[in-house]
Amino acid sequence: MPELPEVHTIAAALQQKIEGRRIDSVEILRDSVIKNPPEEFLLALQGRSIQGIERIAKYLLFRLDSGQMLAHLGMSGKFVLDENDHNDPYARVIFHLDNASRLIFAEIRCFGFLEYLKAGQASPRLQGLGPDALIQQDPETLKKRAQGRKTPIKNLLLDQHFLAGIGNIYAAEILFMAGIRPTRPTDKLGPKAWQGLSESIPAILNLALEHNGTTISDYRRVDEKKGEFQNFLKVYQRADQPCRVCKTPIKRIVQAARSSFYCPKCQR
DNA sequence: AGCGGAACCTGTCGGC
DNA sequence: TGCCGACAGGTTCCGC
Repeated sequence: MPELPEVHTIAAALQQKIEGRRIDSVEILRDSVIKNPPEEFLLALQGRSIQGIERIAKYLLFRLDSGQMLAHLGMSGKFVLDENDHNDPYARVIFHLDNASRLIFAEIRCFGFLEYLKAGQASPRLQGLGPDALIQQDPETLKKRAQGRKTPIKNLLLDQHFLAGIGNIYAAEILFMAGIRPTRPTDKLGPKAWQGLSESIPAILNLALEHNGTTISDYRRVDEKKGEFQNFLKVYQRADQPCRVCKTPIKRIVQAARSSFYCPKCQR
């Protein structure tokens, strides 16, 4: 579910709401979402105070007074701050905070996870990530980073080692904005295409961020509100519907086992 | 090395 | 109504 704009929206809300809070106790309702041995995780987290929260690619890093907690929301994960003590059937881990509120990590599909890292311990998951996709890169820089790659450009955009933060929704929207067909081999892109990508990547992500991300089905903000960028999607999940620019029906194809959507007329 | 596909897990929806 | 397959925002592993 959550790509860069969604994770960023969540990080901003968490910064505002729980920075400085102390974790009184932790309940693990599903062991498999914890990367550490459960007892070790409980022991490490209980009594810690949350000093800061940052987004790294699609990950959330909670800086604690001792060590840190890395979180990934997988496909359907969310963090909900619950002041009303309601029950989420997909709650997997519950953090009881010192102001009597509860931070709930809920994840339907359990692809997401939490991992405690000791001070100074680096997670291998964060190694080799490309530059954050929100930061604009020069066309030349992009081209250089893509050197030697022959994979379709859509697949390259999903490669977190190329740029970090783009997922399936925004890859489609970025390529529509840049007028590039998702099947174009990376090594066949010309200067105009790289220029287009240099602009459309941060443009789409920032636009989505302004609208608090995209809610297709599961994504929710910390206060459980939906994002709004789904109302502005041009191609994603719009197969057979008319292109908003030229009325040509949007096509759906499968690349690397994932859906791609594009306008066969606007994207070449 | 780079690439595509399967696997991980759970739910929903459409067709027969 | 019920079953089955396809599909869903991500990452990692495996084989070619």
